[in-house]
Amino acid sequence: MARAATTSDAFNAVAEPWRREILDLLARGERPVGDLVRVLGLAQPQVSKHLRVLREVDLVRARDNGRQRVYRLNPAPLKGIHDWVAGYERLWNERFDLMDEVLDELMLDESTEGENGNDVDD
Amino acid sequence: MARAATTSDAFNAVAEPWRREILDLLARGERPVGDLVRVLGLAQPQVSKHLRVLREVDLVRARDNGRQRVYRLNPAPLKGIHDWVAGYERLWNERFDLMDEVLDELMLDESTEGENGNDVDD
DNA sequence: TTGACGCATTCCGTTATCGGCATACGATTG
DNA sequence: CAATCGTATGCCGATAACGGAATGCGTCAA
Repeated sequence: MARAATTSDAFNAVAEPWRREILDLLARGERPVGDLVRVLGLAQPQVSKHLRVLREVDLVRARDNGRQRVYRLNPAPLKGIHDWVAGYERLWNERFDLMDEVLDELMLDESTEGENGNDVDD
Repeated sequence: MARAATTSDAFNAVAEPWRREILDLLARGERPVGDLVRVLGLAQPQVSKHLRVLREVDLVRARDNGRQRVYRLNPAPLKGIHDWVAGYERLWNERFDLMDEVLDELMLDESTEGENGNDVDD
């Protein structure tokens, strides 16, 4: 309904592959920026920018340690994403996707056999 | 490491609130485009465009029924998202986030008590 | 205090994204 | 056949996102 403030949303923050990778790294323990730069092989400003986005949605938090800033993961906002997808878990677990495949093939068969229209009603 | 083909990725497709809403609707059953237009209150072209993105990542599939195109959900690509977030589930369940909060406050307290710099060592 | 270090921020150019509008196109109806 | 319905696509303008390079700023060492 409402426009989404693009960047202030965990879904959006996580849509960036580098940001997911940063989260994956921080999941194994807190790290200063320089560490991330080295591991990821990105330029330092880009890493800082990604961290900024992650900070804005509260997916990471920072602590100053001398002249370095140590980031750590805050998994809480991921719960929202998890809850959303979890609602679909049932669907693929119960092989409804397989049923879809079968339906697809059935319809192909039928249309070559007898041109049978299917009506849908909701 | 590699650049992400922005739109050909389930994470990205799902980052759009309208697209999530479309998926939520289709989770309750297949629907023709016109239905979605009415329910969502969006202009028809926008709905078609969002459906196109969802189709490109195989989150929805279409079936022609006369002059209308009936869309249905294909939950399979969501599994990738689910698997990724599920890896973090342990983290918020075990109240590690709560521990973070406590740590934050401890550091605040210390710095107001005696202007004590906190040293951290890794 | 000066200089180096660690990180954040800014500016720039490019590309992607999104909504709005018009239009094209196949299927149906008359 | 022409007119209409249901959808998809193309074009436009505005805005956001991203990488790169330069720079700002606080902290530490000499």
